[in-house]
Amino acid sequence: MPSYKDTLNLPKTSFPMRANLAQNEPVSQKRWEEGALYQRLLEARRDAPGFAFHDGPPYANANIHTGHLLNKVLKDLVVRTRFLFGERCPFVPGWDCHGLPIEHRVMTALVESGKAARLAELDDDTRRMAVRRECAKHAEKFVKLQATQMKRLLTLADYDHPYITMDPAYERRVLEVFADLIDQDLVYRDLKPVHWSIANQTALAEAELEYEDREDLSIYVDFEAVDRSALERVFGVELDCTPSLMIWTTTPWTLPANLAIAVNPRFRYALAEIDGSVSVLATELVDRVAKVAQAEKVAILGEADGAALVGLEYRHPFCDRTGKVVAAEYVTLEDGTGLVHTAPGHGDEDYRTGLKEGLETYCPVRDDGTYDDTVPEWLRGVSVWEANETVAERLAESGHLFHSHRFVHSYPHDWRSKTPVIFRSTEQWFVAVDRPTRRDSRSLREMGLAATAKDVRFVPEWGRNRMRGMLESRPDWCISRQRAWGLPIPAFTLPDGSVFLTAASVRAVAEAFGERGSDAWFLEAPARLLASYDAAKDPDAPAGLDVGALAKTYDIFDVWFESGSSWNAVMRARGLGYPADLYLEGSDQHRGWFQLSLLPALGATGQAPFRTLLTHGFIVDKDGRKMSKSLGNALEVEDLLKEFGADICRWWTSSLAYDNDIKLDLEFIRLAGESYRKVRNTLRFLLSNLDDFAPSSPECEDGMCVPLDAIPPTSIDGWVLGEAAAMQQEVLDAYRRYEFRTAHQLLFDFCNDTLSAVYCVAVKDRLYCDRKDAPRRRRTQTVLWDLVEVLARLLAPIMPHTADEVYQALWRDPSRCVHEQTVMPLAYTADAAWPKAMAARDAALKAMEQAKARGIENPLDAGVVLPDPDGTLARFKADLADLLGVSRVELDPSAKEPSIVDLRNEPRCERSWKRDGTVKQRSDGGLLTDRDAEAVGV
RNA sequence: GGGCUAGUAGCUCAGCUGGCUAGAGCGCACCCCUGAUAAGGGUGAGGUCGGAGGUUCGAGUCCUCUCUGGCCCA
Repeated sequence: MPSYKDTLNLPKTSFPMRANLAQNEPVSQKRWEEGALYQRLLEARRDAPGFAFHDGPPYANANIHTGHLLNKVLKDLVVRTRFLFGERCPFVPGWDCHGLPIEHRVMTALVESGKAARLAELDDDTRRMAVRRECAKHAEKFVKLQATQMKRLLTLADYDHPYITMDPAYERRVLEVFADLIDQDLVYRDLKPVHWSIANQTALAEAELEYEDREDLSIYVDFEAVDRSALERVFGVELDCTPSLMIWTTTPWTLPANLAIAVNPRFRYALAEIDGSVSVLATELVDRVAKVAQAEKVAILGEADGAALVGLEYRHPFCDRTGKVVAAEYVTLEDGTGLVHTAPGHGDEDYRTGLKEGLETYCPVRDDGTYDDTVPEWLRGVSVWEANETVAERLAESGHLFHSHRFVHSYPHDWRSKTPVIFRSTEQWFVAVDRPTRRDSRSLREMGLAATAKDVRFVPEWGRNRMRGMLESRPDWCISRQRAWGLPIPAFTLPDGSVFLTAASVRAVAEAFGERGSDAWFLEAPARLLASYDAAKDPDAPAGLDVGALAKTYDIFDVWFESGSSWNAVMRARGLGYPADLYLEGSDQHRGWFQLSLLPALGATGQAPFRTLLTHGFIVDKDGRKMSKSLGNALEVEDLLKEFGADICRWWTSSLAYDNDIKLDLEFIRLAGESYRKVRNTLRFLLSNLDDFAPSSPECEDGMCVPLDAIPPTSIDGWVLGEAAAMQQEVLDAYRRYEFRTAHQLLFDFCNDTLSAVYCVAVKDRLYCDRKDAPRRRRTQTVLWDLVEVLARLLAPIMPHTADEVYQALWRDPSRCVHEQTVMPLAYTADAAWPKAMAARDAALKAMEQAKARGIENPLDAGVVLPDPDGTLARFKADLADLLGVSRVELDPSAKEPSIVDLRNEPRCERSWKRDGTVKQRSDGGLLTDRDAEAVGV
């Protein structure tokens, strides 16, 4: 029996089944970098419509984690889809370099190596510069590291010219924004409590605190009410003495700064007689307080709501003033008396209450932890630690101390000196949220709420509500920090101690920083920093200003002010478009970068810096718990890349409903890998049947393509073209709406279902068995070619390496690059009755399954009779057998159900294995169908 | 404690303004192919839609409460 295998056109391709991504992706990466792909794409689109997409800067102090992977890949999907559309989408990656986390790490290293002690002996400028140099080195190292890691994710961006917040050019632009805000009258200076280290005479951030046990004095103090009759009214009783309001505190030293007493308006309060003294305290706490003080006799004289107490006046026990009762929701019944001693200069909540109630932020404690001269004489110059005892004694003597005892609690300590810290008010810089701007009298809050109401588009839409809620309630923005690693707030002091800072002086320093970097602040004298400043031209300059007599101050900007100015320092400075079309970050940035970019931009330009805000959720583990190193459920990006490669990680990313939390587990990436392989193998099948095919093109005139209008709409080729055209349109629409998941689904379904399960199976016979140059085979090959062209381009944004690998294999030309292509034009409409034909196919397959019971297990052993009552299916007759995978198909207008014909007794073609009714012995002795006989020429 | 957000088959997700026996893919089971072969094809089994109440002729879809997560605040 002759073997016909060698006469078949079996698939052949250089495109391997196994991707080997970990090894091959870096090769692609290198090829693109060496070919300056990013620059070439921009160049090719020089006159194309632009898309202004702005990168939010990650913090440069660690390896990238899976959150970065998600964020950067999503951004890259945006960039690459815009390029696919033919648009110009420059993308400048950025890094946030200043700030406490880096400084803290550097300081820790300096302390551990013993260098910190030596630094302490240097003068301020020199010491700060030494720290800054270390910090800069640290930041630089991680910028480089992260850039390498991000490139490995196959992201396309201007990595040769990133933006770095510590660059002089960047710093200059931040100061310009600051000057613009000053112009709008939005910047002011005021007191605000901060954690203060007495030992080091410096402000500390939360991260610099260590909590340790400490013994303190807990005291219950009676504040005498001013107006007895007012209390009588509130409690509905008559009294023969003036009662007190009882507060509790563990920091007696803050009592000199007491300006109010806070109550919770929702609680019940009692007028209680405890061992003879009459005081107000929360009803629920009367017994507990009495017990603590070991009181013997307790009687409730009356009760009232907290709300009724608001406004009552009391006399300070040792300062010559009165205070009022105010309402505060944060007052709890956890401990104390339900009446909270409030000193706006010495606590964060107290401070907020003070702002709300219009109280002074009064802080009588100096840098060194001693009282100033505004307190009673017996406390002046006394240290606060000593004052704890002194105050308690004094209160006892005057009869205001209800009870006191020593106790141990967890208390914040300075991480370096290990000494306890205090809360103390210092002068800070603020951006006002409610002050009218000079431009049009609208405040930042008003402008922000207006902009987020309709100008800005939110993806997902609920981000709007979330961000507006935050805008409604946010306090003024404290932009100053007392650290070394940052952009200095360029304020000076005059000889009389007053502060000098005007829009013009800031612009002058901006110029200096732009030239010499912000290190200049620590290296140069005020006169040099202000070299380009002309007081005569500055309407805000103080009279008789002597630049030579100025002294520098040493606050730096909150890092959010720097990253929040990137719309100016990057988008405007580089002419990339303002406002940006899109900002894309995690949903935590509604309060972070989004909001803190919005406020300065509104202040400086009157306009929101973005048109669309897209947010994604956070990566959690497979059980929905947050990922953290301490929980041990975090996955390393490096490991994922090594095991699966970037394209599979990107394929996974594109499959996500990124609105909310994203569950990540090795298993999920593995699953994504399996569907990736499905897509890959489908493409491989297409490619492997194009080995003998040359497309028609301007360069290749003897190409083998069949014109699209020569492809019958009722043919299987026509069907798949129609499906491909529709799929492409839907994918592009999804890309445009940032619905990558939908695109992923469409692409997968097309490869898996339309191609792999239906089309590829159906056209196998003709591809393998038709004569090589048979018109029908060339027609199908034409379609295969177009399918690869369409798919490679649509997949390119998601799997840049694989798509390019496909493209090179298609053209057999390593200089071809799919990323330089734009959307493949494809318009084709298949016959409208195709759904009917496909329904007939489904019914036939089910019938085939049942026929297995009769022993007809191989579809080629079967023929099918399909019901065709209205003659619709007759149009598709030519391809029906291939479509069902059977040897032949008959149509019967009177049939109701498809029926299976057993052909096992008919001769089987030795070449195509079909039993189509034309099989007979040929001149070479073989059993062949007419088609196969023609193909082998016998 | 507050604001926003999610909880649908083992897994990832669709289910628009409430309306036929709740869908898809993966995975799984069984079968076919051995000329896409560490591939390919077919058929099928899986869900009290987090829980409890309620509105309605009718609720996964609306309301209330509740549980479990996530982000941001306090």
